Amino acid sequence: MSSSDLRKAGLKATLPRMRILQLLEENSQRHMSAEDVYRALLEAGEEVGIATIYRVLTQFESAGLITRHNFDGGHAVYEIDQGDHHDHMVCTRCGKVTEFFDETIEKRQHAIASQYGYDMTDHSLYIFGICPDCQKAQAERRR
Amino acid sequence: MSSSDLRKAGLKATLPRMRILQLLEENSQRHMSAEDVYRALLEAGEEVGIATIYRVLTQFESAGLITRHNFDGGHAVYEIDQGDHHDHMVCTRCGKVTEFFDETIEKRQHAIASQYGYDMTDHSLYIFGICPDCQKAQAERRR
DNA sequence: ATGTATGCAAAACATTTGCACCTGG
DNA sequence: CCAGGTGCAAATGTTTTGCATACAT
Repeated sequence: MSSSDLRKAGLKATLPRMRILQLLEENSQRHMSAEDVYRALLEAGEEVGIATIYRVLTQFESAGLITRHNFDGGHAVYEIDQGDHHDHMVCTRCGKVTEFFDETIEKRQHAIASQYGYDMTDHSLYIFGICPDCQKAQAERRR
Repeated sequence: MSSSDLRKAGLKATLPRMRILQLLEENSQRHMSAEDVYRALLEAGEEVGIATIYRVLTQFESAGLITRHNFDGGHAVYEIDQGDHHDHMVCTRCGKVTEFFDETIEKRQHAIASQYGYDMTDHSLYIFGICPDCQKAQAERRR
């Protein structure tokens, strides 16, 4: 149950917070912008202000419950943090996001940071490309 | 000379464009936001509108003359593309940017993309951390 | 000349903030 | 009850756009 997760993070278990956390947990899309969350809640008939969404998402991020990504400059997207670190591959056609993890890359990143004397706190790796589905669609259009 | 570079890219060699390109070529900082460019030109006594800066930077990016980065969500920064691909390490304290290149990581990225059937068009890797200088400063403050 | 580029100001977004009211513990 | 949370609307910061004027070729 999410209300205990919230209290564990030192946050009061309010209605908006529970709704937002629940949404991020259940959503199959997995990567949602503040606007996405807002619209999803509206459609579900929930009354939440957009300001609250931003505030809550920021708090969740600080609490380590979710992770923020800046795939493009336009807007941030958030995803539930389920303990497993992974990187992202983003389809530039349809926006689909695929997650992956590569031990070799992780190791090299740490090695490079320490080589330059950096105290590494975080890293982000995005591979941009065209996903198999969009390649197929493109091939058919060409026929 | 930059005017020929511009024409090669299919862009008229106008004064603002030459100034902006020159600035990006010469600037030691190497990673500038639109606002940075704007202020630098004002200080140099040049009359350029901020809208032109944005338009020109976007055109330069499309033309492949410069590369755009979204280190954080706030604002984009641009750097001259001198043919050598590299990734970035960003100090979260002072904002300093260190460039690096790692063959192993590059290879793994391609391997992963093709493993998932993606046609990779681009990728971005940022390592965030605290640079040696800021670590030192922090240690002194603690004394 | 003439199509393109620029400057200005207004618009468009994404996100943040001040403040009065409401709510969870 | 009361500290903290929320909603609203206004403010912010960045980037984009409409339009009349200026410029490169």
